[in-house]
Amino acid sequence: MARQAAVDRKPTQREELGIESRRKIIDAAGALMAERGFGGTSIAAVSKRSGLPSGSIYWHFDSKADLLAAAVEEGAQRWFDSLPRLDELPSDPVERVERVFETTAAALEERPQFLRLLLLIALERGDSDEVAFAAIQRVRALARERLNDIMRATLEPFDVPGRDELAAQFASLTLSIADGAFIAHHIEPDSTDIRGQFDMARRALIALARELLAEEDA
Amino acid sequence: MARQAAVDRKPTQREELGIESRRKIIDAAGALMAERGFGGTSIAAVSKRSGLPSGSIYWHFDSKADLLAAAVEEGAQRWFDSLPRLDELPSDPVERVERVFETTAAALEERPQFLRLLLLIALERGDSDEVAFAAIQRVRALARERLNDIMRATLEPFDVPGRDELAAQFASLTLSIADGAFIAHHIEPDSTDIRGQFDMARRALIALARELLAEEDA
Amino acid sequence: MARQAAVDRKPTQREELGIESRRKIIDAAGALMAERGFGGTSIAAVSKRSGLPSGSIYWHFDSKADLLAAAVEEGAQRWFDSLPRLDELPSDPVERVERVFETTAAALEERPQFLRLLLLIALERGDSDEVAFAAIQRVRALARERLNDIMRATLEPFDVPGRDELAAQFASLTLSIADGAFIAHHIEPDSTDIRGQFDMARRALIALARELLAEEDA
Amino acid sequence: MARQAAVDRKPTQREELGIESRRKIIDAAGALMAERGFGGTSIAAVSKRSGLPSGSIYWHFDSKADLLAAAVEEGAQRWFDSLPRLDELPSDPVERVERVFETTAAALEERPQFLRLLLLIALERGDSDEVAFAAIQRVRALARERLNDIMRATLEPFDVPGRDELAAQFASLTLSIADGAFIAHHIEPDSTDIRGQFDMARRALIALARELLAEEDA
DNA sequence: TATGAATGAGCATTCATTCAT
DNA sequence: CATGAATGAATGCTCATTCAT
Repeated sequence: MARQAAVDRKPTQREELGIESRRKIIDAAGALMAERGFGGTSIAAVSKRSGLPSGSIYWHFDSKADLLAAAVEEGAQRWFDSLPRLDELPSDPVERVERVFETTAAALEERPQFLRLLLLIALERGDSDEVAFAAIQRVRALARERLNDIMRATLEPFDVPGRDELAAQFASLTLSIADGAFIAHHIEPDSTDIRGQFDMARRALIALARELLAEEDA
Repeated sequence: MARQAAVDRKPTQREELGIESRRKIIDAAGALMAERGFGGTSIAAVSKRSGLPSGSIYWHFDSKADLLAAAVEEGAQRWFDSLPRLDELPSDPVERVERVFETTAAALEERPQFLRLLLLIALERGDSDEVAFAAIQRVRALARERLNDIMRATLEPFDVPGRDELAAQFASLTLSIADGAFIAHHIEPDSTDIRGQFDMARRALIALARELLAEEDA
Repeated sequence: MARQAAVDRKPTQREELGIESRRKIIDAAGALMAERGFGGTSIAAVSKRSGLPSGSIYWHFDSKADLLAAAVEEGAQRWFDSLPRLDELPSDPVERVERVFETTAAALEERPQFLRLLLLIALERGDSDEVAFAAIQRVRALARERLNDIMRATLEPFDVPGRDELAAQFASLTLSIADGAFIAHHIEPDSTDIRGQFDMARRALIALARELLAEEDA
Repeated sequence: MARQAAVDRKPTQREELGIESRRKIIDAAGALMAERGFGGTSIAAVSKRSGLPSGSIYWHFDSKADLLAAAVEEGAQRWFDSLPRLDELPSDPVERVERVFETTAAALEERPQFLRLLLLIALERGDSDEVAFAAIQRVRALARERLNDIMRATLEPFDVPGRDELAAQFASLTLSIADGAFIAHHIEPDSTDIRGQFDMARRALIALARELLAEEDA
């Protein structure tokens, strides 16, 4: 078993090699599982793709499920790192929403692998992937929180009743649209316009907010 | 070879027994593949769940992929049969939309198995499931067409420019929301309100349509 | 899994082939495990020795431990069948003891495989062989019972106190000598005289019985 | 290569650490092999039990078989050290036999591990354990010799013909009873009385000696 | 139609062993 | 001396598939 030292010392040359191997394995596993699912991905395939013998995979990870969990976690980290941080966003609420939708759609289009892995594992529901499923829930909770913040900021100028609740609903709906659009893109790649769907959703939600505000005024 | 074309004569007792076996196998396979994916479902498991020996499975189907395709097709048939036919829908456009959203959400909640199978297979993209993937595309094309009709009917009173195009976009978005809400329900069953999301989407889209109409008038 | 039909019908030609395969596998496994122990015997080795592919082994048996249990049970059956039945023994007690010692020693010398398997498994004490261990205990209980009967019959003419208790102790000791002599024969085959040990044990026990009787008389 | 010959100088701190590691490894290996046999004991298990990485095991020993041999040899040494030396035994022959039986039975009961290892390896007869088997034969030869001495001393007062030959047979039988009783204790721990068996064997042998003497007199 | 049996490739995992540091 | 990492063969077992009856 690969005991990762919690100690703070420089890794030896050998240990660095180990870290590199670990990375190669995770990358290969993540890619393959995103393509074929957990059950459809064999350790032999990961070994082939990563270039390391299967024995080495089991030196770094205790089991196939463990490897899946690591791949999900690692992917989540990279995904979050690729999103703009809140303080990098424009302060104007409308611009802010636009920027978030824009960057999220871009991330979906450019690095679809991780999202596919997420959805696949979430739907597969085998027996041995509880750790991975927990990681998925964590990822989504984080994403939802971020969307929530943005929606709240956006609805600020609209003085509608139950504004925070409304923001949460907007966030949930947006998350669903992201997942749905991604899947549509997968099944009908030619006729699916991810950005178009996001755009329309944004316009519709704002229209709804305006309408609610007008009702309130009346 | 299995399935001989459905000749038009009464099936003998023997043949009826065969039909029953076929049904049992498809049911078992559909349920298992929806749980564990194609790769994660073994013929042995289907044999156990259906109660028929694996040899019998190979009498009815040429291969595992063939069985998957049949399960998808069969599920699609049942799914469509469970939806209300167009002529059963109310003629008032608003009521009609409401009814469609209502019945679709109900179908998602009550018989989630088939949709899970659909999404799972669509995301898995192995090598051997082209037939199944084609079936999935057919199913979605039909669903989209139906949604299209409804959206067109709904937008009829709104005399916005590019109305048909708009209806198509509304249909696509709704399909995405259906998929996305279903997935959300899978990952966070407790905090996901499928009907709530549908409801909000409906209201937002109508608000958008109204706004577009108002812009036009101005 | 090989469902053995409890039904009383003639086995088909195919089923007979299956029974033959099962026998081949058990024979190979019994021989190998007696040579190398349970842990040291691989399914691949059993496959090679039996001439059947490993998949077939798992059609007939659920696991390696299951196979071991079957081999022990089968060996026990054959072993017992090879021993003379009580009613075949001479009625004269001394002759009877002699005959039993004689036939048991002969069985040990001629078919040592099963006893080796028994002792090996008994000493190995892994985790997965509870069924086999239970079988071993059953075998020994039977053997002890048989020896007990004989010892009781033998001590009948000696009117010593606690005769039955004494017979049981004689039986236990004889069982131990059988095991011990067998092991000695294994480690030092050239200098070990199994029959000689049995002979001496018999004489010593009879001498002891006589002495006890004499003490009683005094 | 490992073990350099024990040069006569104080071991450095480093070397002492090495000796300690060696001891830990041997202890772990001995215990595990006594439980699961040679084939059933993995280097990984020895590593875990001893707390030293598998690489270190291979620094101290050339191979797994080498480690087994060392464990057997080491166990034999300790076993012999635990037995009373001849000059510590009482001079009265009867007392002497009693003491020997007593101490041997005690050793069997208190430190059964080594004997189990011995018997297990003796029965297993793999390919790679010739060194260990030779060690076992040496151990038994020593044990037999010791028993021989004692039996000869014990039979001294009995002036029977072929006394030395008889002593050797008594020794062999006693050894067998030791092994057999130990095994019985293993299989039926609750109903086996090791000391009782030894006691009865002792009485029976003495009775036989007396009888032979009486015959001679007659 | 149905099924018991077989088959060999493939599965996840562990093995004994090596080696650079 | 010690150890983290690697390696590829072997492990027990399951797989999709075939086939005689």
